[in-house]
Amino acid sequence: MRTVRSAASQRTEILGTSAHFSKLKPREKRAMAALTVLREYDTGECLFHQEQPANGFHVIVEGRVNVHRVGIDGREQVLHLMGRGDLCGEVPVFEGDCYPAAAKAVGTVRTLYVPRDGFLALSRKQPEILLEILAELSRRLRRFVGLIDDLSLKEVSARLAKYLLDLSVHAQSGEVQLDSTKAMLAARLGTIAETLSRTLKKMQTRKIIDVRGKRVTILDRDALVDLAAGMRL
Amino acid sequence: MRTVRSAASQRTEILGTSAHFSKLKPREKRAMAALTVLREYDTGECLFHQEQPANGFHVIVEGRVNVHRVGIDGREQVLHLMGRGDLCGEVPVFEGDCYPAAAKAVGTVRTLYVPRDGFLALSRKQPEILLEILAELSRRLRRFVGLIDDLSLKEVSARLAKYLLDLSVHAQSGEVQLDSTKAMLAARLGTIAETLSRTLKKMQTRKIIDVRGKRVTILDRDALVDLAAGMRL
DNA sequence: GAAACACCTTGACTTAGGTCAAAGTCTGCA
DNA sequence: TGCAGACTTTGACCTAAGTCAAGGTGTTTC
Repeated sequence: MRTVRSAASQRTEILGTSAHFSKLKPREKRAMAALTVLREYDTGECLFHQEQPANGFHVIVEGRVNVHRVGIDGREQVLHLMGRGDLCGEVPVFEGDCYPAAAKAVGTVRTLYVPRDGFLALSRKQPEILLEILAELSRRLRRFVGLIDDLSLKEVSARLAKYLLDLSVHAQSGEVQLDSTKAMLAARLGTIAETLSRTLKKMQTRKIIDVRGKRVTILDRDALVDLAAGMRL
Repeated sequence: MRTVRSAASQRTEILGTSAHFSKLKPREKRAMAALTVLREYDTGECLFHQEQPANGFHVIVEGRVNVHRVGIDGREQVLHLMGRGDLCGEVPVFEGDCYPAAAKAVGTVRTLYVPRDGFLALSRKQPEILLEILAELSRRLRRFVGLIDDLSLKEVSARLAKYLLDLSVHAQSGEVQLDSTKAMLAARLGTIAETLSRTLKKMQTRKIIDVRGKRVTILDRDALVDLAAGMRL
């Protein structure tokens, strides 16, 4: 981790690009930016470890961050893959003192680090920030609920189908681009690379999708919908 | 569901018993209580269904509430088992419009129902409430992270061991009382009654615990710790 | 006290998906 | 251009845990 020297005005501008803080009044935005430090992390470097004591949180400026849990056997469960503008590690600001999960840089990552105490003081004057963060945590709870019922109630093929359908909403054509390595996607779906590989293969054999490296073409959307709804592959 | 006629003063008093609202000043507590309605639900009755539009949330006054997701095959994953003073269904107050999960009464349940709009208006004048709720949502995120890594990274015996150890922290003796039916505990651990039954049996055979109905005596705490840490049963 | 019910256990069977090991395939860098 | 290293695929194998079906236990009710 490197601390990057930066002008307060630059940090204010960066804050404005985050969905959560762009609504702040210019004055408050400057006040908050004054608290922050610009940091840089190399690929694979940890922003924080799970159970590590925390003094603040990150706003991601650039690059992607893999937030995950590591099990006893070393396997990883990806919880989020976060990008520019996202908040990261804000849970211990409000409750407990440690990060519940670990976060590592995927590629070079720059963040604004926001120290807890300054932030809490500011937020009391500006409750709108709190509503904003409540919305973000609520969204995250919703996502976790989805992940929990996927993991406990569905098979890998259903999770993968759902994932592909989600991706294809953004890409309007039937062609989607996987945004991480397959091993990482597997960890996100709560499985391992081998199983993911076999599942993709099976879907390809059934002419549901076509896989070319990270490019996946959806050939039979209805079949994917059925799979996501629990039909057996 | 029945709406129970109640005096505003009674509702104010009830609010005071919730960990989250007891810190409100008397004036605010009264203002908030004025918004609420006292409701009553019978055993098994739903407070709300998953994906149902929401206009407010509940503060549990009496009885227990099972918050869960239902999978396609009808299997349930319990997310929380909530009791007196807990908040329930507050996510859609801040984000989205629907409840992410379903909630049903275990036994007769009474709640104070708090309508969203009134609550949001009040909270703007009283940001401390928001910090309180942020803490609660953070706690819940933490719990979910735990559940997610249990489900994705651990086997049933590890989850059960961890659960028993958690329970035994409160009960200082080595004897713990299961607080729900075994089927429900199974759903909480992300499994089914049969598997839970077999796992308990195996632990009993290995002289790790002794099971008498809902009474479980921990005979070998170290073995439980090992199991929770991933050792095979 | 016996019928009715809910809850729990057990057995036999099946299967999704994990492990291990080996062999491809890709990509960038010298 | 070709080697190194990181990804990915494939095969053989194994096991945790789910399904189905039956029977046991315990408790409330008349």
